[in-house]
Amino acid sequence: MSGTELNDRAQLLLKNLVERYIRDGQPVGSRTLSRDEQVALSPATVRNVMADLEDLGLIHAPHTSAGRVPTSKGYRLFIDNLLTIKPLNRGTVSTIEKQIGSSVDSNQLLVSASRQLSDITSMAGVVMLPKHEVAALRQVEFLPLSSRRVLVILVINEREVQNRIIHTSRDYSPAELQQIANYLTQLCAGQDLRQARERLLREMDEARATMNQLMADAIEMAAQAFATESSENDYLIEGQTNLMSYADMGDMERLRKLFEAFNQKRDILHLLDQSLHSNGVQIFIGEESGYEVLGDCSVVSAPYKVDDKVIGVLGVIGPTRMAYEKVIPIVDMTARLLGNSLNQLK
Amino acid sequence: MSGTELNDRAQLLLKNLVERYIRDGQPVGSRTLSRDEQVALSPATVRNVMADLEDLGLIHAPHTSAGRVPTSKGYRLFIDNLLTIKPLNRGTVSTIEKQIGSSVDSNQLLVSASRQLSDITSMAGVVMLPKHEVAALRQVEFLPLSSRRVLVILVINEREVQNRIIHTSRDYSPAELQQIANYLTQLCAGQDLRQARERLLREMDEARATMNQLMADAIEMAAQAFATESSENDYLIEGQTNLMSYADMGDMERLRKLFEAFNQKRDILHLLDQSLHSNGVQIFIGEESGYEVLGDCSVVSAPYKVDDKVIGVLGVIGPTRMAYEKVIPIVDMTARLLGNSLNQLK
DNA sequence: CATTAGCACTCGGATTGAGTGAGTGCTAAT
DNA sequence: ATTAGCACTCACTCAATCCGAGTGCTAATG
Repeated sequence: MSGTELNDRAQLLLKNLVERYIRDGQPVGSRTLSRDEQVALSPATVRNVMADLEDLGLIHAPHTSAGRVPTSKGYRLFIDNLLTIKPLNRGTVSTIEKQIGSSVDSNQLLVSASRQLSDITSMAGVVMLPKHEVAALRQVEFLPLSSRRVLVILVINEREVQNRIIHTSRDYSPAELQQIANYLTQLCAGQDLRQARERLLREMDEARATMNQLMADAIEMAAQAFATESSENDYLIEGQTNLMSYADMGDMERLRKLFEAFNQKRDILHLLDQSLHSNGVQIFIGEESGYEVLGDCSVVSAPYKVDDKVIGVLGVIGPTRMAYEKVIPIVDMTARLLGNSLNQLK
Repeated sequence: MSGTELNDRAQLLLKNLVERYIRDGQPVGSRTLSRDEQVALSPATVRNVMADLEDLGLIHAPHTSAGRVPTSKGYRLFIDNLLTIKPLNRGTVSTIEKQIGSSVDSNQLLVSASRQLSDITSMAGVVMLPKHEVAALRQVEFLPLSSRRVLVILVINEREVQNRIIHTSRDYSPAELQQIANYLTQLCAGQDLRQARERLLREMDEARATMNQLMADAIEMAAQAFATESSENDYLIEGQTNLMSYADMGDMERLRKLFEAFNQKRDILHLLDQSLHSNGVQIFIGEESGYEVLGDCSVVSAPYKVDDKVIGVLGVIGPTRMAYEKVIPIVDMTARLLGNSLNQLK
């Protein structure tokens, strides 16, 4: 057992052990394993193998006379090599399809996707908001509010609307604002928000002398309005409360930290970002994720695509001890269905 | 002790008992109370009085030989008659002022208000979204999306912007849409959304024969677009996780139900609605609220006003055993400050 | 007559110790 | 290589016990 390869017997035992542990939540001992039909071995032999597995860091005994429990490394090996994925139940697919299909706008779509994930798996479902790599500006509207405050409406990508309020250095009449908006719309339509902003700033520097005051004002305002606030960098989460039912989530304090991480969003977002360039379902087990708060959680994630281009990630978060063989296909399928639906909406 | 009035001594003892219990979280016994300087009585006497208080249902012993704990009724009497409210700490006021004052749009304002409430009290802070009793339509814009889907932008009340997507029976050209939007803007500007909708529908019935097709289409669309989705019926909540630190919140299951109620929003909203017509701080203690999930929670709420008109409610939710004398002025002050700030933004 | 001292009693919580059972590692036999 | 046997470990459960805080009642007291 030189560390690199596990013989068949060891693999079989590990597989059985992990499956049992996931099912019952109890450390599993040699007797239990040896009673299994597929394992035609005496407890003693099983013990020997288990000792080896423990040396390899795949399983571990919570205390001297308890059974063994998989470590993260054990889960990893199990998932990568031993897991037999359950084909998706017919009904489940159509449930997801129906729910997701009935959404009319893209936001509703994302909400129902995360809700589906959470409902079906009884864990927490997350859906990252889609990244529009092309943020093509379509139209700019200005509306005067009270003194020196102007509402800016940006229509982006045929679909998305952003509202911002900017402060101006003097009051403008509705007519002036209209004029400025038209000027900007015409100037920037079809361009990326970031690029448009940079180009405008350059232009202002170069042509400062020649342009009229209103144009200068317009560009000034645009610079403010286009400040790319990243509403993109965000996600939806549903069913957090499901996690409160799992005993293995440890004490209240851990759970609290976890929930705070959900609110903070930063860490979770970084984690999801890592799946952005993966090709299919990806799994982070416990501390593997690199985030303390996710200590005894696993994250099963998958990128979703529109036009064969990955634009976001979705997944579920739950206890390490979860039914991977069911969760993986669910996440996979949901990602596909979400992609399809987004495509149709486009 | 005929039930209606408590003599001074009994009141003093109740006051002390509640204060002590709130401070220490332990049932308080006769010895402890008699040791208090203000109470110059022997434990035995205290016991007699406590027996009376228990008969009145104001306090209650968790078990034979524990001290006494206030009941909801006891808390109620304490709060209504015995509580000496702490004047607000100077620093606290300016903290709230600073935080709230630095918000530029109304939504940010509400967020920072609820965050302040939660931060300062270490409980959960809620802020109901303001009810705009006058939802005066200001401008309507239509933008064509892909086939038969149209983005509607409604600007309401100088400040608020709503985006909706409607489905049309055929494709319209941008020019047509522009025309329709202009027509509607001109027709409905300044009117309440609901009224406008009704009037339009009536008009359509009456003048169906005489109007041209485009007008008819316009009204048809407006009917769809104005469908008053009540984004009003909602609230923000911050610092839910704070509640997880309180031991008295009972077991995980209760807490889970509570969190689900926060997500559901319905019950909490009903409760807050009740404060909408109260004049100042209102307090719901435990089961008083009528909602099972709030079993061992209290809600301290206050309406906030713009132009002397109540438009919303804010408050905190925490364990029944909270420092009311501090929380009450905080909620009160935050409501005032939020009102002021909203006024300035207007 | 209100207050208090004294006393017997109750009950929850912490501590202890024995018993149980699932599990282990090691060794010797197969 | 596998297995049977054995001594050992250790968490968990349960009952017994003790302790202390608190109570209600009664009789004494100013």
